[in-house]
Order: sequence, then C-alpha cells, then structure tokens
Amino acid sequence: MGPKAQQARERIVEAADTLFYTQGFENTSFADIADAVQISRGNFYYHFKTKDDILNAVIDKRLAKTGDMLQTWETQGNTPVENIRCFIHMMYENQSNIQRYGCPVGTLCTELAKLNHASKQEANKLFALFRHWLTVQFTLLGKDEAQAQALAMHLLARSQGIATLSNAFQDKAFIQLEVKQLDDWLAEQIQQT
Amino acid sequence: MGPKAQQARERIVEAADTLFYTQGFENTSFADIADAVQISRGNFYYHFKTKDDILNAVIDKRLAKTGDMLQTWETQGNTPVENIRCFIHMMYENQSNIQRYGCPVGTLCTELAKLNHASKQEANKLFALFRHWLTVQFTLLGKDEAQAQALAMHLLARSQGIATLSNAFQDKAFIQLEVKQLDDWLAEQIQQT
DNA sequence: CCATTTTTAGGATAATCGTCCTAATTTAAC
DNA sequence: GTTAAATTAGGACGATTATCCTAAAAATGG
Repeated sequence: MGPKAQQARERIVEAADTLFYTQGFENTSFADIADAVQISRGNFYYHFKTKDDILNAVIDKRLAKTGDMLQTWETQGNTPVENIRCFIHMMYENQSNIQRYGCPVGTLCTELAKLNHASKQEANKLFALFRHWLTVQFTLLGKDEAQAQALAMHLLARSQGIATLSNAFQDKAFIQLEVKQLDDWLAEQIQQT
Repeated sequence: MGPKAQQARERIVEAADTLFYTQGFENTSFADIADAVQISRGNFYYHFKTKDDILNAVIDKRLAKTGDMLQTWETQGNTPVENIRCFIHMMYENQSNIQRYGCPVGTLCTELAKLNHASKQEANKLFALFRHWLTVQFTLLGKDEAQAQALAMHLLARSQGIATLSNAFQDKAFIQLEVKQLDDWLAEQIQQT
C-alpha cells in the first residue's frame, strides 16, 4: 500500500465516521461516502473490500481517538475529580451535536445491537473504554473496586440518558441543568470518601 | 373496510410493532412483516400503502397502549409516589427485553431522529406522554411546575441511560442496582417536599 | 344464486444496495 | 525513458428494496 492509498484511506474513514454519526451506519451507503470523499464508487473497492471493513476502521479510529482524549484529560487535570469533570463537561461542549445526533458512542452501539451486527462487540469497547477509565478515576478517589465500578456505570448511564432525551426534546436548558446536577453529584461523592 | 381487513390490519401492526422493536424500523422490510403475518407481499398494499403508514400505525398503537398503561397505574397506585414507582419498576419487569433490545421508546426515537424521518415528531410523543404524566405525578407530590418538570425529565433520562447501558453491557445486576437507587432517589424527593 | 364488494396472491417495476471486474491512468523504480 | 506497480474510473452483477398492477378468489347482500 503506497502513501497515496494511505491518504485516501484516512479521508474515507474520516467521511464515513461523520456520516455514520449523523445519518447512522445502515442508512449510509457506499455512494454516500464516495460522494463525500469525491472518489468514484469503483475505486472504493480498492481501499475497502466490504462495508463492514469501513465500519471496523471507523470504530478503530474512534477507539484510538477516545484513548488519546482520556489520556489528555488525565494529564490536564491534576486530580481524579478534575479528570471526571472533564468527562462531564464534554457533554456541555458537544451539546449542539448531541442535540442533533445524540451521543456518538451510544447511538452506534444501539444501532449495531439492533442490527445484531458482527462488530457490535467492537463498538461496545468504546463504552468499555470510558467505563474503565472512570472506574480508575473513582478508585483514585478512594472508592473500593465495587463502588468505583458502580459509580462509573452510574455516571455513564446518566450521560447516555441526557444525550437521548436532549436529542428527542431539543431542549438546550435541559443539558445544562443536568450537567450542573452531575457536578453536584460528583462533589457529594468526594465528601463520602 | 370490512371486518376481515380490520383483523388483518391489527395483525400486521402487531407483527410490525415487534419487528421494529427487535430489529429496528429501517432494518425491517415489507417481506419480513409479511412473513411474520403469513400474508403475501402483494396483499400488503391493500392494507397499507406505504411503509411509513405502517410506522404511523405502530406509533399510534403504542401511544394508545402507553396511555392506557399510565391510566392503569394511576388507578392501581393510591398515591403519586406509588404511581411513579410503577414507572420505575417497569424497567425491572422488562429487564430481559431491555437487555436484548433496549427501550422501545428510546431506540425508536433515536433511530427516527438519525434517519430524519417524517414521523420522528410523532414518535417523540411517546416520550412526551411519559414526561407529562410524570410531571403531573410530581406536581401532585407538591412540587412546583418547574421542579416537577425537571424531576420528570431527570427520571426519564435516568431510565434511558439504564436501558442503553444495560443493552450494551448485558449486565443483569446493573439494572437492579440502578432501579434500587432510583427508589432511594424517589424517597428523597418526598422528604424534600 | 347471482351480482357486487372485499380480500387475496403473485408477478412486474424501477431504484438502490453491496460487491466485483476490467481497462485505463497515474505514480514510482531502475 | 521504459517497465512495473499503484491507483483510478466506470460499468456490470445479482440481490433486495418499496411500490404498484392486475387477475383470481372469497365473502357478502339482495
């Protein structure tokens, strides 16, 4: 694979990533991606044999990107509480996208689960990444393993619910209120340590 | 429309309802529904002109069914707290379905939003039904309008998050733990009145 | 029992889907 | 500059999709 193919591959994955998020995986066709990248449909097969290959590439890219982001948060914030707050405030910063398209992780996992798609386990690793990272943070806060696990899942669930309802009701104030409540909730968790 | 057509219509809507839930709307074809109802594809057009017509019929049926359920809860439980607890425990009773297919309301609204489907507003009415009902219950609990609204949305969001994560992680203990936490949360809300 | 309406079955249609092939073109190597 | 490899374009494939039509069958009403 030459350097040009590498470049084309990345552009394809980039476009597919966006389209899968904004339109859904199944609702996005080869032609849609080809149009977005300005590549002929025929040329597509040279880069990706099947649509599932593209999906896997997109998931891999998201996994890598998410891993980087979590690592960045850990070096940015100085305490586990600040780290967790990075997670919470991500919802605030992405609120317009969440309102329009929902959570990129949640909507993909939900769709693949419903399709019973072969890559659903792979997509779930995105959730697992956040889950594990949050568990580590809560452990650093002094929680025992079981508590940390439960708190991580709880926070993940809260964020998913906020994304789903924000998407359905298009209520801007709702995200902000719930994010504030999560901040308060986090503060409570520290005191109980 | 004769009585036989009425009967066939209901069977079609029933089968479509299940298939839309378990496989997703877009991923369910005319042929899938026809197979489930044991009706020829050609005969289908006689009952429903378009796939969107079936979707609207399914949504209408769910709206009616949900409305009935909420009314039943209100007559069963004697206090608003017991009514709200019916909502919370619905998740417990449906946990195996939720684990496999997610929340019927949430997954449909999410899918239609992503498809930018014409009926997405209609599907959102399912959410609105719960939202309004919960708001009434919290109002009866003595909360003012703004508080009741916020609490209803909060509870709705919590349930959505639980459903999404339960579907992704297939963790049976998770639903049960979170339902218990919601019970405690509800108890706190009463004390603060 | 006949006439009319209702209901059914099965095939036709045009569009789109993912996939594949092949010939042309561009790029790189020596 | 010539040869080999990498990359592209465009069309063809069969399968599936939603939709539609038409003729047969079943049910109904007088």
